[in-house]
Amino acid sequence: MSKHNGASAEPIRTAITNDDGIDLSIIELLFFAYRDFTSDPDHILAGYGFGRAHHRVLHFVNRMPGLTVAELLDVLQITKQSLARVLKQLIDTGHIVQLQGPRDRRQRELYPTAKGRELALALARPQSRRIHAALENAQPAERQGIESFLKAMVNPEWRVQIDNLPANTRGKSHGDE
Amino acid sequence: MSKHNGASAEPIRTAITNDDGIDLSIIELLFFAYRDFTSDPDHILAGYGFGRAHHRVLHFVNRMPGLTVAELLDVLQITKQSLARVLKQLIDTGHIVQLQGPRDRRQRELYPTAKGRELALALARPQSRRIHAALENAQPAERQGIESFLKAMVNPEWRVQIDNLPANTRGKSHGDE
DNA sequence: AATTTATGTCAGCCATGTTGACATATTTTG
DNA sequence: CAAAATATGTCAACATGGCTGACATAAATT
Repeated sequence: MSKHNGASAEPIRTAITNDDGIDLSIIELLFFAYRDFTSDPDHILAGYGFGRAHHRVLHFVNRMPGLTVAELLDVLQITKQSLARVLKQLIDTGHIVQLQGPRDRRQRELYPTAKGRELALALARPQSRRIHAALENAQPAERQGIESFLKAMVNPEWRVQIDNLPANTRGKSHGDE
Repeated sequence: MSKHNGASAEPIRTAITNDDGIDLSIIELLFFAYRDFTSDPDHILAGYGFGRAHHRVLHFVNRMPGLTVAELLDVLQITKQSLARVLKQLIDTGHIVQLQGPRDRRQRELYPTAKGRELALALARPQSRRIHAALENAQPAERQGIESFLKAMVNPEWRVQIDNLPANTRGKSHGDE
């Protein structure tokens, strides 16, 4: 009560540290690493008038060509109204095309164009370079440990999303045909 | 030209894969891992009417008690107008207090209150638990490999931000006194 | 024929970032 | 001491990208 303001909540002058039983090192490393990891594509996107939302859509359409709008909503976990805005822009700018679903003509299958493919690769390239540099003097086992850790950080019920991506299923198309 | 629309950009039906020379595995693992990593505190914050912006402010004030507004802006890399809104809320709700700087009375040193400390720990705890679970059967060397990788993902010029945090400097206050 | 489903769209709200301009108190400088 | 620079606060306007709710359309299913 030697303090001077009416509310007079006492300031705590000591820092939270690892001694509090919290793994602060990795919490903060993830924060800073992810921030810089996303800064690469963010810069490129700004030049197109696009944002991170466009990046995510473009990425998954390139990774799962022919996926439907509903499937994309599942992966991104956003509402269709949110998707609509960025998807419309990507279609208007010729990065993505919609084809009527062959089985169910209500569905719209989403495919990248050559332009969309190029942009997706241009966005992924600096991220890949950063990863490559960060793994420069890493043993194969170390890389394996990092992948295992990151996958274990994902909620178990969503790990299928990762397993279903074509890089991990050796060229299998995402669809059921 | 068997397609039907005027723009008629050809759909690409193959997926981008690791064969394109891109490290898609880790790119996507980072995306999914970070999404779920942040979902824990996001849920708690929603109950307070707070967002991720509040989390970041609260976290660094708890990690560097007594830092000034300008220092916080440096760490967060946002504008003071952006900070003003969330900081005001955190002060109004009694999570953070401002003290006039002792050396320079223009400065406002930011400190957590007991309430703010508790919330910061409550937000960090599930993240720490998730990390702990993900490292369950990891060797110490594996953990070291993960930390090295994450740090190497950060832009070199900003790695000092990590080194200056008290967990990594063994209790040293961030200030110069 | 009626219902359900997949998609699109309109309108409005909220959170969090931005820029620019200006006010105030305080410190530093000439 | 007066002037300039600095630290902070605040006002206004704007952009992005989420959200909800409501409703329209076409196609598939019942």
